[in-house]
Amino acid sequence: MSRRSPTQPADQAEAATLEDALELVRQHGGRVTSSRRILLHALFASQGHRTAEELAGEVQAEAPDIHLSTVYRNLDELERLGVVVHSHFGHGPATYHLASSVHGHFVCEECGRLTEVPDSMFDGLAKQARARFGFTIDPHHFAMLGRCADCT
Amino acid sequence: MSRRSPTQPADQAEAATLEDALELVRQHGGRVTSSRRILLHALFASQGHRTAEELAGEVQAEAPDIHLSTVYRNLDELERLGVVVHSHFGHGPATYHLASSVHGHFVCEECGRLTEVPDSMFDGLAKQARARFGFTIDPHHFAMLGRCADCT
DNA sequence: TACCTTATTGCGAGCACTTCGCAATAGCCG
DNA sequence: CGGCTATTGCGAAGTGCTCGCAATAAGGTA
Repeated sequence: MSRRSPTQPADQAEAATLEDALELVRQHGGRVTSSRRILLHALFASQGHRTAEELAGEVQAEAPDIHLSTVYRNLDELERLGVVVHSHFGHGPATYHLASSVHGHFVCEECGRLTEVPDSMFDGLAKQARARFGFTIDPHHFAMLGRCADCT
Repeated sequence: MSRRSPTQPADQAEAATLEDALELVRQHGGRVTSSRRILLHALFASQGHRTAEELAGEVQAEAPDIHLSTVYRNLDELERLGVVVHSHFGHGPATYHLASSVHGHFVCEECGRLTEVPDSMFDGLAKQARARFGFTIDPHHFAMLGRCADCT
């Protein structure tokens, strides 16, 4: 169904550092290439949410030849390994960030403002979903839309 | 922000029938064209979730010349009028359905199974979101991903 | 009924985001 | 150092949706 993560997000080593992440890559038969190192550097450098294109920009500041498609492929790979995660805040490009800092997202439909919310906010829903449907929610992939305080 | 609904979803006349919907169109200076009539007919014929392409197929069974882009334009218009709503269940095309039957969606990341859930399931979350962030959630646009009972 | 204004349509081109195929390159193992 | 194969750059292709434009047709008016 989901086009990403054809395999399970691997054993959650929860890569806490760039070197941890590269170690994970190695453990899975992957190679440590400079594009991967630079991409991870960019990801670890800031906890922000960035699109593939933005990340490519940062990577290219370091090594101009690294192609956007390489960035996409590396992000896919890192997602399979459980190092990064992508989410959707609306129409438009997906945004990527480190899996170690997952959280929910509220996005205002009017002004676009993004609010990061603790996972605990979804505890009640998770409980009900499990009780009534046996469904285990993962509240990270899609943002919860609505209206922020200012726009209400 | 959202590329759809440049104007607000209009006065909620909550079109309950095809004729109500056409009346709404008329009231807003729109014209009742056969493509609109046929599209609405398809939408009212089944409460299912369908992509623009699927709807175009149904419409074209009736009137083969109606172009996909016309279907998109009509869906946009009907969405602006508050007659239909679209939501995203994962990567891939959006799905459309009548606004009168809005509800939340749980989608299994593994098998793709869709579970329709009552809005009340989100009441707790809505309350917390409002209390802690002043944020008013709208739990319809994006599905809540996770694992269904069978895949857990 | 004929006419006029303007919303709507068919059509193809275009766009945004992402994926793919392929030959060339480069990690990592022995 | 050599060889195996993962990875890369590159351009093309794919998907889902939007747009511009000239032609058409709704629905009001006379």
